[in-house]
Amino acid sequence: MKNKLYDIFHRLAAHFGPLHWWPAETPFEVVIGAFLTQNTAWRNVEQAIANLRQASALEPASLLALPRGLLETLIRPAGFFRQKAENLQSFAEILCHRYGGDLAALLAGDLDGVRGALLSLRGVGPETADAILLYAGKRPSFVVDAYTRRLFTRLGLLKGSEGYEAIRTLFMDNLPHEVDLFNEYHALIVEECKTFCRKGAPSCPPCPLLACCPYGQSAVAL
DNA sequence: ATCCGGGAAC
DNA sequence: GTTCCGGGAT
Repeated sequence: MKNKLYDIFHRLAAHFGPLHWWPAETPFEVVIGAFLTQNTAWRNVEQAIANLRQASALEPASLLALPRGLLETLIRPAGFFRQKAENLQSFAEILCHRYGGDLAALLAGDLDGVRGALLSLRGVGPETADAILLYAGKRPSFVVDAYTRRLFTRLGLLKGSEGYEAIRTLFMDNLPHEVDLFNEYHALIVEECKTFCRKGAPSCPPCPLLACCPYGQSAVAL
């Protein structure tokens, strides 16, 4: 084992197999999903994206052209629909007007520079920025989310009080900056936390990380 | 009836 | 710490 983060990755990969995220047909669809899934279960995002597909609004220009009220209606299942509609059209407007609708152009260049530019956009916080960079831009920026914090706190590798950047730095300082590795690792963390390391009723006995998890061992011992 | 979602802005 | 919001699970 090169280090604990590798060890955990391999245990998860052995159990769940290759996941090949993100579930989307185009890079811009990844961006839409990244906004829509903010504090929202993916199941609800799928319905919203299906509505956008039905309305042929999964490209920057067509999304931007939708009347705000219609867009709000289409993405309603994903919750927070007013702010998400505003943020999505704000992003689409910048993409269309400053980059000619070319997402790859927006995501090209110095990684930290592009990340900073994304973070300056309305409705783009650190997780959304990293998800866009990694899954839409294939840039090696590790994605941290509530699942990551919960899982690694239970594993004893975090105290639980660390901020986003500190957690991202932990992963980026201890793993090679490879897009495929970051892609799979985040996807595996999400699957692990949906399946076993749930918030309310974790399922520790069958968890693939039980052998290296102090939380799970104490839970099983009860 | 409450809780929780692949957060972000204020 | 609050607000923004819907939909399935408990």
